[in-house]
Amino acid sequence: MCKKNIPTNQKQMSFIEKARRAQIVECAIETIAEVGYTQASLGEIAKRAKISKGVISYHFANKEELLEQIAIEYYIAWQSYIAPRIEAQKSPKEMLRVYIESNLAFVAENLQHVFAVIELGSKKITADGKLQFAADHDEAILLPIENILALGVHEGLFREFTKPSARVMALTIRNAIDGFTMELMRKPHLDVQEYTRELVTIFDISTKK
Amino acid sequence: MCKKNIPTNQKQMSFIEKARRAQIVECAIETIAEVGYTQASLGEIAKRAKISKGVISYHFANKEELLEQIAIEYYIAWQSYIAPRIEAQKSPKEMLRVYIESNLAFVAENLQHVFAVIELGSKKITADGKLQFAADHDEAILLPIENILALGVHEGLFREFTKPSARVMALTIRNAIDGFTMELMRKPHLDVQEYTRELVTIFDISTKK
Amino acid sequence: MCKKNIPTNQKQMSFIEKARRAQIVECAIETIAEVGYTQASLGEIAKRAKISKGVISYHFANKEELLEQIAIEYYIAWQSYIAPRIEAQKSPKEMLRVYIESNLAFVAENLQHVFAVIELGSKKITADGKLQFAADHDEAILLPIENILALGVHEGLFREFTKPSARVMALTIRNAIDGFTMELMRKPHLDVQEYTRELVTIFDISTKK
Amino acid sequence: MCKKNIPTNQKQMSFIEKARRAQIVECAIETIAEVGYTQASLGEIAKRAKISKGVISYHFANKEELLEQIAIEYYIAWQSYIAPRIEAQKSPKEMLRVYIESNLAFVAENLQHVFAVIELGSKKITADGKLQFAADHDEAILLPIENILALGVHEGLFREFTKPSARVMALTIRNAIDGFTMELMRKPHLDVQEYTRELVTIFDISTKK
DNA sequence: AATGAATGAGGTTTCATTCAT
DNA sequence: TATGAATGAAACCTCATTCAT
Repeated sequence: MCKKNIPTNQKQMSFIEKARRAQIVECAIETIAEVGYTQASLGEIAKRAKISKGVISYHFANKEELLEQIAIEYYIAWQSYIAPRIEAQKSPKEMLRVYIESNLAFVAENLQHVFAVIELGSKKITADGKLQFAADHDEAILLPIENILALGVHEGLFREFTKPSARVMALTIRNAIDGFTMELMRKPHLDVQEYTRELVTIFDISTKK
Repeated sequence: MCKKNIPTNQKQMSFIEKARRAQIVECAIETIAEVGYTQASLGEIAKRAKISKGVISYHFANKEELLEQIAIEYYIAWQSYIAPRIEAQKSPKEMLRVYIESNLAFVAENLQHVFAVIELGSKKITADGKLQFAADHDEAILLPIENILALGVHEGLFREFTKPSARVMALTIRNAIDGFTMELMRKPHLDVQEYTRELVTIFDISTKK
Repeated sequence: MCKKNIPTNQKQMSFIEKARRAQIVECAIETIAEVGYTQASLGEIAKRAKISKGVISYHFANKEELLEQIAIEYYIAWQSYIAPRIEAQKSPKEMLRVYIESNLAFVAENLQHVFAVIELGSKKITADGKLQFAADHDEAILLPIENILALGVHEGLFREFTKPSARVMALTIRNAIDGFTMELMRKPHLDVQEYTRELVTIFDISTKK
Repeated sequence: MCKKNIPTNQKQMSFIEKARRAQIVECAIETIAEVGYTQASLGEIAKRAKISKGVISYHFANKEELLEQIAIEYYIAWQSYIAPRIEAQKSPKEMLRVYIESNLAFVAENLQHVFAVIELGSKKITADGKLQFAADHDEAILLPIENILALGVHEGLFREFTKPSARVMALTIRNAIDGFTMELMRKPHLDVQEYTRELVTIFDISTKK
């Protein structure tokens, strides 16, 4: 039905090929999470995957493609996780709560992956226009929040938000989630439930009429 | 109490030595801000400083020391900027407002420096835990907010905050500020005044009794 | 006399085997001609042949054997083309004319192949003298010219040529032909007829009594 | 007087810098001459120069720049050698003789260098327009011969040459010289004097009225 | 007979660091 | 103090070759 949504460089990939790529991406994520972006060389990734360096080059055109794949898979997984949960809600207030809850749950369940994407994210600025992905991505990630806010305002359930102030709110929520990721990396024993409850409270209060 | 926070190689440093180091740190900041952490090699920094690469190695034991110096100077500048402004306030509500306002003002005035520190922060994972500094740093930066919150609760002006929920609030505020930094890097024409006003509003509401 | 010039791995080769090898050699020639010797990797050749890299390794012991095959096929094709045309001539003067004419015609008709062989020729230096072939080859190619010159002198139709000076003449003619190949590669619209006429004139005059 | 003729990337180069570059270029030439273009890796060149690989990268932006330098130095040396010798001649006939003689002498005295340039030459075709140098170079090298021919025709000392036929003659002479280089590489004991005499004779006869 | 997958050596290049001057 | 020169490790990538299927 909604095929061909994906960029196109999908060509035809054998099952085994896809599995191998997935495995390598997996290892790349682990490696970035464990040793940091800077130290995550192809050699290091290969070592952890117990394969030769050449295998990575065999399956990915270059390092950039591998890293992009991390971001792409993240985005797909994220969207499949978040979207249905939000759509299941009726009121904007519930949507916002679920947005926060499901994002934090997603982070907790995919900590390394999310962390890796954040690590990559800041690199986008550097590149010479090549990694526009980052920016588009950010917009795509903010949009759902802005939509919820707009809906809430429209239904008279949220306090008034001008367009720019809705964006500030959206960014603040997004930053809270990404910041939570970093905190969870630093302190794996963090009480996620509690953290979630608190964030929900904060943004519930701060959007209330 | 707070001795030995600073590396120790403070020993005796001539005026000229200090000036040289400051100049190099300055250039390192600019370089990171402009080309990103990954591309900020000593060679690149030296080129921008119009000095030879060797000079950097002469004044800093190694690259790490230079990067740490960026964080140290940042922290000192930040504290000198923020602390007096907060101390000038009477009520926790005002303190919180001023904390947010002065932080955003500080970011806007020292955008490159703040950005550089954030860049460093996220790359700081090393196998041998060498860059513990960054983490300590984070604690030191959260403390003032937690103190304000505690005070506000104690005076009955803020809603109830348990210790962990105060921390979540503190992190959320901190993340909002750091996130603002990134947004300002991406969009230099951002209306800082407005953004500040919005953040103050958000956190004013969400701490209110 | 001229046995064992060919490597020996001729053994028994099935028809299909020979066809496959021919196809690969063909593609190797095209590849060298189009992307140059340096870029003509087995991968590139395989891609153009629309076969897998492994097939090449299956049919040829190694890359060197494939490249040698290019030279061998060239030599055979060249000889079959040139020899009968010369033998059909009566006088040395005519022979020389036909030698030049047919060589240039051969080049024009097999430009890529001739070019590939020249490319190989110049790269042929190896520490272990493995590609002696090329040198032998050159001798074999010079011989017909030297024979024509000797005949012409013997019949009193050409000016006197000592053995060494006949060799210089032969080399000069040969170099003119190979140089023509390069020029034709650079400028495909070259007027071959005219070029041929000029070369014939030059060497007709310069051998005349 | 005639400064600034050189491309511009000359900037300011210290004496020692120039010496080092010259030494490296020297070694690169030797290496190409001895092991062939294909095997002449930076590692191999460095090994022969008894320096670390990094030194080459320190003095040359990349391999291409090193190789170009070989061609540039060749061209300068060649021109300084040939031009005055030709200009000292009065008649076109003498000029042509001297052109051939001095070119062969130059080749014999700089055999490795000339050979290296020829090796490089054929590679130019490959690159994607980058190494236009080769083509320009060739034109620059043919021009003097064409000028001599034109002069000889104009003075009525040479037989008639149309523009295209003069070019064929020029190419033939040039090819004879380059071919001589290859032959001399293969057979270092070649009698250069004799070879020179023969070539002079050939082209003297073939240009005569 | 053919292929896709994997390997590992080797190539170019970058870079933090050292050192003689 | 400062510099340019040099180093060598390590990064990314290419490629001829091998092998199980």
